[in-house]
Amino acid sequence: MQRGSGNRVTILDVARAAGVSKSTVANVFSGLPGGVTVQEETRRRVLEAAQRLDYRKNAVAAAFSSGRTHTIGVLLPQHHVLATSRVYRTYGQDVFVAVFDAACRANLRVTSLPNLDREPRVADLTDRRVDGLILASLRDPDLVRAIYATGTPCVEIGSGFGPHLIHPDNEGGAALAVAHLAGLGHRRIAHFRGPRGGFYAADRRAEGFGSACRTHGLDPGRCPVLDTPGDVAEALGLPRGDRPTAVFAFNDCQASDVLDIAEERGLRVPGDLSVVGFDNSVVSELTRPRLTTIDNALGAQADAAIALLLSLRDGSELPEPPAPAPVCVPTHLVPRH
Amino acid sequence: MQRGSGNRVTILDVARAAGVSKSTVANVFSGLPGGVTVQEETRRRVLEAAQRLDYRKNAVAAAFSSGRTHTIGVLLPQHHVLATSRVYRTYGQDVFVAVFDAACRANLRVTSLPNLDREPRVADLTDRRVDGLILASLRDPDLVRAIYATGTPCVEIGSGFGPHLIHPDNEGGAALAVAHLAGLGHRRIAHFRGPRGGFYAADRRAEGFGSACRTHGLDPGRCPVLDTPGDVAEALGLPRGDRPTAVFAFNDCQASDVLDIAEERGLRVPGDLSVVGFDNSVVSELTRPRLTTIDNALGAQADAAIALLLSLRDGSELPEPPAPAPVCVPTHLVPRH
DNA sequence: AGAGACGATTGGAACGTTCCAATCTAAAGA
DNA sequence: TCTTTAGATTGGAACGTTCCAATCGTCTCT
Repeated sequence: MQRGSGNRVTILDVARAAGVSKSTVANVFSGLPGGVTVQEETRRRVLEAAQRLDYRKNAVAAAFSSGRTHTIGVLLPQHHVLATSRVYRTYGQDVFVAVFDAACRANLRVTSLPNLDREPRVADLTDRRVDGLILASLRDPDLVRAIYATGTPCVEIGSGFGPHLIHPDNEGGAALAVAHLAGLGHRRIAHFRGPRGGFYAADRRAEGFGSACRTHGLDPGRCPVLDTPGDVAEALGLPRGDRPTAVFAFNDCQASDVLDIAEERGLRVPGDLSVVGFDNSVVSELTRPRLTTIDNALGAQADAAIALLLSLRDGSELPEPPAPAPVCVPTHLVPRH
Repeated sequence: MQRGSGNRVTILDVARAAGVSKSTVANVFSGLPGGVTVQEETRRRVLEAAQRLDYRKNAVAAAFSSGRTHTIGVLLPQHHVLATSRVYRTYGQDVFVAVFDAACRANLRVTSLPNLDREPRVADLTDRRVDGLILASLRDPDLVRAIYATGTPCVEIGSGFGPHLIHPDNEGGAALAVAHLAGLGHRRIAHFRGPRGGFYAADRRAEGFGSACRTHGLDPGRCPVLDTPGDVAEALGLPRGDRPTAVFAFNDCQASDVLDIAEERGLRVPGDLSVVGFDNSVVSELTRPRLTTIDNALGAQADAAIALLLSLRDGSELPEPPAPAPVCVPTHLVPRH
């Protein structure tokens, strides 16, 4: 009884059984580097022997030797993982699921990394020798810079600060929302914007909101941008004539908050107030009434992120630097506008 | 320019810099197997050199050599990952998050595994040489048996078929729900049960429901067990006198379905109908009205699962065979019963 | 002072791949 | 027939740890 791996079948056992060298077996099982080929007959013999012995490649040994783990790390920000409200966690979970799916399709594993509750953990990321990192809307620019500095390929998804950012078409989505609401006849549309302080997605959506209002000839004075739930409560408390009749929220969670506030104020949705969210998250399927929302094409974002990551890993940085956004798909849900 | 890992600082570089052998450095950085100790002065020198050179242990190499990856795999069942309704996915995500947190606390990494859409993938699990597996409510007994057969330590969480199962106190939870409803004066309580076919949690909760009804002296004929949404719709369509006035659902998702059906039937909740869910998932926080639900203590389950897994890995199977359940915490949410 | 014990340190052999350079074979061209 | 060439196969050196057995001091006890 020896070391960790138990007494498993190795490449050498297969080689002996098939009457070839271990290198040949390796050639059969690994993607043939360069122009190396294996004769059909030999390959068959090796495969047969491997099957008979129930050989399974030791992925850890392979990773050690090649330096490729075929594993990527996903880093969710504190405020998504540990948000006081579990509702706010859903975005992080959606990102994780989307990345997970995309990674599976690209034949990669995903490993979760320790929550970055303290600085020194940054180094832990690279210890695992992952092939790359996906950062989901981290908010701390210094942290992001530190991670880029480790040299591990990394891609930000949603929002970010570095050169490799995948994001949905925020302006376009905001424009769709405004167009939808304007199409319903609304002239007083408020935007409950996301956090300030250089938060990419929040800024882009607010920008998109502003220019869409202009496009639709709405009076800017009647289309306020609201920063906090308090602002929203105040706006919805105004007399009928001054009150916004529609709110475009930064995301579905904030939209859900708007619904709560509307309920408190005795406003009926969609009767007295229309609400549009962003993300098309599970939250939008659970609120009553269900939310009209802008799909953030998270699946497409994840695919793009994985593709970019792989190209970074393989040294062939994609031509397009801050890869442009996947399209933004509008969805129409239950509210009977 | 050589192989994968780039030209990083190794244990050998540190040894040279500190003027000791690599074994000493290894002793400093690895948990000192057996009684091996390192002198304080030597340790200091090594640590200092490591810091100066910015040495980081290569986790892959360590895993390769020791056979310990310090990583566990989490396997979510198809029906949770790919459920048509995203609402039904939330349970799987909650399990994942809970396990993730528990693993972090135990200083373990979590890796996601390929979805088991086809049989051969079972072998993939062991290729990664994970220290153990956590299976979340898999439904296919043959699959579970096959996984146990690989020899990799594994623990089922929620529901399962094998010897290592962590589960909430299903009977107790059902009893709490019935007690709560009976306490509100309900005499006709229906149970919208989970899937049949040996599904552990569903059977236990239905059992607990039955015996709790008996305990509270309820007429079994008036406390039907409903299998499908169709059954629920039918029961809620009965005339006032025959209709159940309360439903205890298998989980929050099914409870949410009950809310939908009640709305269709024009029943007001909680006015005409009381609904209690199970899990205390995010779903129960998003429905209107918010759901009274039974907390499944997922965090405690995950902790127990990790603990059991580690003890299995280290060969010291816990005394208690099918580890008993963590307590079941009832929560009272928004509906104003 | 010598024996024994024990703690600290060390060298070297694993671990199972990947990757490279070298060799071997057979077919094609002269 | 003798080269040349390209493809197929091979041996061996990495990769950076862990783990074990052996060695080296130092201290204690007789």
